[in-house]
Amino acid sequence: MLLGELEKQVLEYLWKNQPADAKQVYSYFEKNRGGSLNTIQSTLERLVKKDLLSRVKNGHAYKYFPKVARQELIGQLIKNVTHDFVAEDENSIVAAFSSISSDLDEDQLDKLEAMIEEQRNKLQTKADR
Amino acid sequence: MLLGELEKQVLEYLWKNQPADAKQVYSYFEKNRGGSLNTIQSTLERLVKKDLLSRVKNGHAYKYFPKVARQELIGQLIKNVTHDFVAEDENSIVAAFSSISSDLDEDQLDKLEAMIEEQRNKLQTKADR
DNA sequence: ACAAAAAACCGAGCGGCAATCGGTTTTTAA
DNA sequence: TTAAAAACCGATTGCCGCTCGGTTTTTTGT
Repeated sequence: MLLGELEKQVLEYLWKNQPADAKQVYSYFEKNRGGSLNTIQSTLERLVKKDLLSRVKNGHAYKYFPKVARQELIGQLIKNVTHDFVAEDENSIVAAFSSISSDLDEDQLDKLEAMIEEQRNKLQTKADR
Repeated sequence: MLLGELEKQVLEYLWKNQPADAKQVYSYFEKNRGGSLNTIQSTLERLVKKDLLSRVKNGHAYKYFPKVARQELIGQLIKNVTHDFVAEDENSIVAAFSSISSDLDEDQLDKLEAMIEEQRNKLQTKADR
């Protein structure tokens, strides 16, 4: 899945201002970058079609809200970009990480390690059942 | 940076058959998917322009070879996809991995942990200097 | 040295997709 | 019921990967 620039920004906005209708979103972007309300609306629709947003009628207008959390989406995008490549060598997610690890500081390494422990526990309890 | 389907496949080929000229690449793809030699050539040129391949004249034809390793590129793509999003919250690379971690088995977790240790050591020796 | 073959190079066209916006229909509310 | 607001439709633009025909340049064999 490919995300356009405006789509990303709209998602960013909705993660912080949840939910919002087209007009609210528009009034935010109007200042930063101009454009018309219609542009925002079709962007929102595209995001709904991509299953990244949901919407419900609230009074007259739709209220939009993200269907996926930020980390979830980023994770999904990463999977896309790697999956496109790998298929056979299933370890390349890990390998890919090695090329990123050099950007991380100790704090981030700590968090990552904690995350690994957590995941290990999950696997363990699953094996116990 | 965006990679087309053929571009990815050509890269994949070159990582395994390094270096190769247009005709070699073509003779491989001719069987799998048809197309013309020219298509392969312009794909190679696009990849050179994207700085993912280098080429040198070898006799009459160019020899192409990858300028980046596979993991390097994957890492770069991941950075792109996350950077587009984050900018402020620099920890979201880590957070993103948490959303991927659920796909990893123990073996992969081991490797990841080893990599973290390695990176920790690098940071340590750097701090000692 | 020259002609034939091979490869590179150029440019045009197609298709898909995000962005943009004008105009029309539908819905809502006074 | 009618005026305003929002949704919906459809057309256009621009970008980019892919495709390929045709031309120019380079190489090679006689």
